[in-house]
Parts: sequence; structure tokens; C-alpha cells
Amino acid sequence: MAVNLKQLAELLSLSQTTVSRALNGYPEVNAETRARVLEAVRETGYRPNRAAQRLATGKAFSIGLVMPIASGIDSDIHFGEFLAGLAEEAVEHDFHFVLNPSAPEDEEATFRRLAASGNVDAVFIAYMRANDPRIEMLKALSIPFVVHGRSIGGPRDYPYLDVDNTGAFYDAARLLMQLGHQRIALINGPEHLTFAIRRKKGLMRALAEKGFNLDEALVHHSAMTDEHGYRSMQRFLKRPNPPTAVLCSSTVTALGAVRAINQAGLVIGTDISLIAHDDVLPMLKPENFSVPLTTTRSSLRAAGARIAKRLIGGILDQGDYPEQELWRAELIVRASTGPAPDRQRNSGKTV
Amino acid sequence: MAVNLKQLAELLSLSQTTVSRALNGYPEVNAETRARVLEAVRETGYRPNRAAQRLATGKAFSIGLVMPIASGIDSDIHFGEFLAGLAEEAVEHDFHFVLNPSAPEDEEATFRRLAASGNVDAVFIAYMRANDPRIEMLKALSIPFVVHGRSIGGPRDYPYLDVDNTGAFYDAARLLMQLGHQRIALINGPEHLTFAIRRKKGLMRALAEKGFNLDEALVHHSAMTDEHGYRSMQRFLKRPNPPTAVLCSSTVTALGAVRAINQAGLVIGTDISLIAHDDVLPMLKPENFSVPLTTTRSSLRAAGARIAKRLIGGILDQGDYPEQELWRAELIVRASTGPAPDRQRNSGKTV
DNA sequence: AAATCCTCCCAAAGCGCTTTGAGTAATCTT
DNA sequence: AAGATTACTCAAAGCGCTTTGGGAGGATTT
Repeated sequence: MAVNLKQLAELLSLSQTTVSRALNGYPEVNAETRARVLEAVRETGYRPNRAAQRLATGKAFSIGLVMPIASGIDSDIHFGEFLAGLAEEAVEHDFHFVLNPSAPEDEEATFRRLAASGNVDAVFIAYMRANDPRIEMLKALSIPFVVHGRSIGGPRDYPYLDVDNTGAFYDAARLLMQLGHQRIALINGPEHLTFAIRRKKGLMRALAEKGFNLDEALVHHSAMTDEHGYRSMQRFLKRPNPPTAVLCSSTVTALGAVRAINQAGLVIGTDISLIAHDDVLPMLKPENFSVPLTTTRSSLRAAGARIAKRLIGGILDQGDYPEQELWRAELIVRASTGPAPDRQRNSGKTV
Repeated sequence: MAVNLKQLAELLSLSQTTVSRALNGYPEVNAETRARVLEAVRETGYRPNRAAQRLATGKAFSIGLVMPIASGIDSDIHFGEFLAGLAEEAVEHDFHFVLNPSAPEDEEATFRRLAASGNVDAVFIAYMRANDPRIEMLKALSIPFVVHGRSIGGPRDYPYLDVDNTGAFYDAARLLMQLGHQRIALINGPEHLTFAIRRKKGLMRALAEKGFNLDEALVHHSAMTDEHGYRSMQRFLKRPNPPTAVLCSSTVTALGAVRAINQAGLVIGTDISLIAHDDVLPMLKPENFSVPLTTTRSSLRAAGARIAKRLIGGILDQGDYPEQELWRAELIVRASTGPAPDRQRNSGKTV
């Protein structure tokens, strides 16, 4: 059924060498010949045998994934979505994964083993922490890698793809402040993860610009679940001087927050404004909330696909990708943001 | 650095053939010689080159995973936990994964491509539905597979690993009924998935044995999130004749249910009993609930590891595993179950 | 003592690709 | 017109393993 290179060469009355070169884009082959080869490939459905390629090139055509299994980092919905993006792109290029569940304390050994095994050409890491030791580790092992996120502190010259979390939450906060909000709460992700640190920073920056300080009591850090969103919001609302607006690190936490707000009898977009970061989770669209959510949007799945693309491009020496990418999140205004209640009354008077 | 077979053979003054046979457990090699080989392997740290093995044997040493990305099936915490088990075992045997995200409508094409690619020796599937078409599909493609769960209807002779969900919830319900409960609610998983169907059946069976009927109003189906657990429980409690006990399909939904119960001012284990199915999620231990939960326990991670073991064993023609396994869940009684309120009053009188 | 059978080991072929090192014909220099 | 380039193409060597088809030597049979 399946043809191999030898048969294909025979069919074309060419040598294997030439066919191989034609396929792999080497320059020393006639354009016309290359076209003939490509045509034959199409007709026969020829697919190079990966095992043979592996053996001949020494490349593994697979990428390593070290899955943190710490109790803090749940392999949650966000991770699954990201993984889907990675896998989508990988499957396209016929790349495999080596999944390595690893407790944080075994991480170094896991990386070492992975690098030594020759089973992967590159690895991917995420869930960056401040001064994350993994970057140095991977550099020392001199195995190509791309990280999703960025460390804070430590080396600066390493390949990453990150969302401009500071910018996203700065933009969001600024919008809220333009609407007159001053007491802005933050339902953030786990405290030690850099994306959460940066989001908080974005909020602080926006506040500082207008001469305000962040009230630490209005910042909660936790895993990004509905439940935590609910509890955090509830606690905010119980305060003597509750916030008039809230930023959520995920539409998942927003779900809980919205519930708490509704339960308190408040109207979103009027009594309280809410902006969530939208990872573009297929089952949780901000436009489907009872009050459509204003969001900072950046697709996790797209990030996964992009990282896979870079990883694979690097392994295949093809395509030229920037080493460091910072994606800007889009601020999309929907109905969950409105003028701050005080100001609303004011403007009512002046009109 | 890394030795290969040739060097190892030279070192031992043996032929590659003999060394290879010694390593792969062929009988025609002297026990003493084999011991020498094994010793040399230990000393040199020899690891066979997987690419070469692939090429020589035609095996891929990797297993395919078709990840459903339907909006109903979130790649949730349960899936991550299962995957960790799979991966743990796979990494042990140096097996790779081919992750295939696929929408349900593309499933067949995905399987077909996967089977034709020769990139995997076997595939794994889960989230069984009633009359699940995938079993026939995989049989037709004659690619080895193991399913997590069981279909209902359709062929019966296929390899699976399942938890006795009917039995688990039967046992749980029976315990409740022995405690005097008669109105038992069920917070179940998605309605179309077979594990949910079976759990409901287990409850019905226990009720029927004592001449009771299941009140359909006391059964809710949904994705197993905290939020859904909360809402379901809340709705149950609002009913004119609320249940005295509830079964939860996951400790995740139990989390929400417990919250709703507390909020209603009821005491778990006294006013209302609760039994949850415990998948042994590391971050959600039933014994850590404010009132430790009575559970039916069966580790998802262990199931993942077991399936990987069977898949790999089958590929390597080693080890003899049963084709069909039905794991019995343990019923572990903790503090969340107690006598039904009515009966409690009665016994109060009689004592 | 010859014939047969094990037991243990080996040389060599082959898996399907990439890559090295040449080689041929056509084109360009001088 | 001879030598130097250029543009294509090829044969063959490997990559590191498994597996086929023997084959030597000792033990067992007849």
C-alpha cells in the first residue's frame, strides 16, 4: 500500500538521493524535476517513514512536556486548552509528545533524563514563577526550549511567548478609571505565578498614574476556579467600602464573581463593573454571560499552536521566528463595564 | 558518551545478535552470558536507540490519544488526572504520545489517519457514550485499543477498563437506605456518558430493592464542576420535600453541594447525608472536607497507569493482561453519612 | 562409531531514510 | 580549444537496531 522512497525513485527513474533532496528543499535539484517529484508524491500519497528519518537524522521529531503535578497547579481547563493548541499544530507536522508528569522536586531530574534520552528535540515549559530555576536548567542542558510566559528576575535572553499581562490589566484598569472607578478589586491567579504578578502590576500602574494606591485587601490570589471567583467576590462585597469594579484573571473566576454579584442583588455594568481576562475557552464565551463581559482577550489555544510552531520550526531549521514574543491582549468592551455609581449620580445632576 | 549495541557487543566480545537476544529475552542464550550482558548494560548505561528499534521492528512505540474537544467535554481536572497516570507509565517504558485534538464530527477521520500513519501502535479512548460508534470504528481499522469505560449497547467484546459504577452507587445507596434514607438525590455527570448512566442505574437498583422508585426530579446531569454541584444542591433543597441524602458523581461537585448545604444552614451527616465518588484527585481529598466525606473510591490516575500498562504490554507482547477489567470502587465511610433525620427522631424517642 | 539433536553463538541482511563524495554533461572563461 | 565552472544527478555508506539462516561443538541416541 504505502510506497517508500525507493519505490518512488524507481517510479520516477530517479535516484533516491535526488528524490530526497527534492523533497527536503535542497537547491541542487532542477525545478522541473522537483515538480515531477512533488506530483508523484501527490499521486502515490508517499509519506516518509518517520522512524527512518529519525535514525538517519538523529532528530527525534518530538517535543517534551513536563507536566507539573503539584497540588497547587491543577491540570485545569486552561492547561487543557493550551495543550489542544500545541497538539493541533504538532499533529500537523507529525510530531510526537513525551509527557512527563513531574512533581516540582523531581523537575530537574526529569529534565536531565529527558535531555539525555535523546527522545525529544526540544521541550516546553509553562507556569512560570518568579526567578524560575527551570530556565537556567534548560540552558545548562543546552536543549532547545520555549516557555509560555516569562520569568521575573533571572536571565532575560531565552525564548518565550507571553501575553502582555501588565499591559492588558493596565488597559483594563484605565478603562475603568476613565469610567470613574477608583476602588478596583482584583481576583487574580496563584500568587507565585508571574502572569498573576504582572496583572497586579498593570492594575497598580494604572492606579498610580492617577495618584491612587492599590488596596491590598482588594486583591485575592487563588487557583482560577469558579468557586474561588465566587468566594473572593463575596468577600469583597461584604467589606465596608466595597469596590465599584473588579478585574478577573479568567472567565472561569468571572463566572463565580458574577454569581456572587447577582446574589448580592447588584447589577453588573451598573452597580459594579467587571472585566475579565478571556483565554477564549470554547465553553465559556464572555458574550454569552447574562451580561456580556468586557474582556482582555488572548487565545490560549492560539498561544499553544504558536509555541508548537516555533518549537517545530526550530527543530526543522525552517521558518524564522522571533525568539521572544509578547502578545498584546485586545480590550473588548461589552456590557459589563459602565460608569462608576458615584459619578453616575453626579452626571445625573449635571445633565 | 552513550554506547550503542555494537560497542557493547565489542566490549563483551560477543556478537550484536547475542547481545540483542540477551536483552530481549530470547531463550537461546546462556543464562551466564545474559547475566554478563545485563551487567555490562548497567555499567555502561546502555539504552537502545528507539529510532533504530522502530525502524527495525516496524513498531512505533507510541500510543495515540484522541482528545475530544467538544464544548460539552471540557478537558477538566478529571482528564488531567487520568492523563498523568497514563503518562507516568508511558514515560517509564519510553513510550510517546500522539495527541490528536478532534471535534466529534472529525473523529472518524482522525482515527483513520492515525491508523494509516503508522505513528502509533495502539490508541486509547474514553468518555464512552451509549452505543458509542468508536468501538466499531477501531475494530474496523484493526488497530489495538483500550477504552476507559464501557459502552452501553453495541459490541461487547472489546478491551476496556472500567469502574463498576453501577455497583459503586448501588453500594452507596444501600448504605444510605440502611441508615433510613429514602429520598436520595443524585448529582450526576453528563447524561450521555455511560458512567453517569450506570451510576444512576446503581441508585435505582438499590431503591427498587426496597420497593422505592427514583424520583427523576432528584437527578441532575451536568459537567462535573463545583458550580454545577452547588446549583443542583440548591435546587434540591428548595423543593417542597427535599432529599435527606445525596450522591455526587465527583468530589468536585460535592464541593459545591457541601457549600449549598452549609448555606442552607444544614449540617452534613446529621440533617443531610452525602456520598461522593472519589477519583482520588490530589487537591481534593474527601478527608479534608470540613465534614470528611463518605466516598466510593477509585483512583483515576491508577486507571490511567493501568491502561497504559495494558496498551504497552500488548504492543511489546509481554505480560498477560485481561481484556476486560471492572474495578470495584471501595466504599469508605466517613462523617458525611448518618441516620436519616426522621429515623433519628424515632431512635431518640426509643432510647 | 556414526547419526541425530540440542545449546549457544555469529555473520550478514535489511528496515527507509539522509548525506557524502563523485561524476557527467552543459556552460562559461581565457 | 583547453581548462574551469556550474547544474544536476547518482551510487553507496551509514544511522543502530532486529532477525534470518546457519554452524560449531557437545550431549544423546541408535
